[in-house]
Amino acid sequence: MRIRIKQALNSDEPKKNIQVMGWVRTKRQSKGFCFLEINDGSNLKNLQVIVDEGIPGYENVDEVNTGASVSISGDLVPSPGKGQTWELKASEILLIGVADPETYPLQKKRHSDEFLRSIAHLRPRTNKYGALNRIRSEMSFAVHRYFHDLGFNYIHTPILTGSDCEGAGEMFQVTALDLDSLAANGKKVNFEQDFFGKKAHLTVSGQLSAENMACALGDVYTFGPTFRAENSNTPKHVAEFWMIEPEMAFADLTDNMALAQDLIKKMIIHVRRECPDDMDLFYRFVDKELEARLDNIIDNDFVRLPYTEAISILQKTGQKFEFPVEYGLDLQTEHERFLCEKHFNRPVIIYNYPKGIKPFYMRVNDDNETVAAMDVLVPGVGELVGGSQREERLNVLVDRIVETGLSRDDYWWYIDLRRFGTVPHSGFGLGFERLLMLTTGVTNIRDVIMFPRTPKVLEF
RNA sequence: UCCCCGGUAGCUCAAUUGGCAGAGCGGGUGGCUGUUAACCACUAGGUUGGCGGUUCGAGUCCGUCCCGGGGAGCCA
Repeated sequence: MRIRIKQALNSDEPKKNIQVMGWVRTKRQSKGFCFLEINDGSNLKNLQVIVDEGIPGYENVDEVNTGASVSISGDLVPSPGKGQTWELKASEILLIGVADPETYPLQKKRHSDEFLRSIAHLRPRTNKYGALNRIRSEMSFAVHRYFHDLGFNYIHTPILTGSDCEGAGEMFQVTALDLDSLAANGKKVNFEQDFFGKKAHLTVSGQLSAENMACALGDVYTFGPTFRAENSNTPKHVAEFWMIEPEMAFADLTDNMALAQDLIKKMIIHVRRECPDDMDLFYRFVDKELEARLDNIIDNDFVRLPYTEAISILQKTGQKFEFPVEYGLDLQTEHERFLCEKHFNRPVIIYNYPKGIKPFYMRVNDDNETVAAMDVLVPGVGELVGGSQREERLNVLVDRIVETGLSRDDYWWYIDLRRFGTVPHSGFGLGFERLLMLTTGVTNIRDVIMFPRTPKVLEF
């Protein structure tokens, strides 16, 4: 009977006649027998297999090299050696697929992240990237369970959008037109002849749709791919990423901040509980301070800091900054890092920003100067969450749309929400890859997503 | 997109002032009856990122392009 290696290693007792299938991580050969370490992806640890000369399949053992796939039958027995409780005493070994050692790129040694990125199709076979992807899977599951338990409805918002001005950055344009032949003819593009009869783009956020659903189902969330065509070349940006976007009816900015804090804490707690071995790898080999940092995040409330107070702190400190600190200007990375990593040394939620530096849909506060916006900043990663209470007053919203130079006609359905039974509501976007960076201590976003999409890179 | 740093064997890196291109790991071959980053011996492996220039001579200097890393902007 085939069992997963995780199950074999966690066994309470010897097992007769089991079968495992997986990939060879290392081979240590002696005369007359050899040791194999097999990994099937079910957990971080390998199963040590002892293969004696003479068993069926031993004649192929010279070809059973690092990277090869095998099926092995035998008995799970206590291991006399150090380093593992159980080992598999093989009675038969079947070579499924060879991996030529002269060309197989993964060696039984440590590789640099840069090199592994160039073989992204094989890197999940390493300890670190295997662990990372199991953590990613477990955290995705945790997102759904968290919101489900809170009574949120999981909704699916469109990926193709007709609105080219959602205000969250450059968008990828999508077309079914034959651009090559249009260019060859020197013709001007007529988007009325395109698939949708108008310009189409990939979504930069499900927020506007989610607001509509929240104002019917109460509490909703999306968790899906999001696209930004920004020419960003940084360790924190990719062109395609996954975003968690909750949206709550009858909720204000305070509720919003509370949800963001609770979500982040619960995700980290969940993964630490469910993936202890995988997390241990990151504590030991990726970031020695990770465990303490996660403790600190879980054990403390996030700082709630109005924008004006943030400015005041930054102006009073003796710290020199490259960029000016002044009311009305957006905070620079150096300012955010100072507040989060030095001054408070824990996550900081900055809220009530001047309305001039925030988008039209954020609710204008009573001072008529600021909007009910919030950003969650976390150590090492920076901005993890951006959100706001939404403007629910019809006239204020329309004024803001016009004021910021947008067309009210494009948003007629969004505006309608404020005409018919409008309610205070709030939500935010949380970058899933950035949450993974925070949780694992990995410092480059390209290493927490399987095949990262970045400017000039569309490999794999 | 801008600024800084880098690109040498499959991988990680050396190479003095411009003067014979090297090591460790990995690979191959042989040895070894309990290994676990296995061990011991031997061995192969190079268009020094591409193109052009300076020079008697370029891994090294100059120009340019490509790629990677770090920082900045934009943001999740």
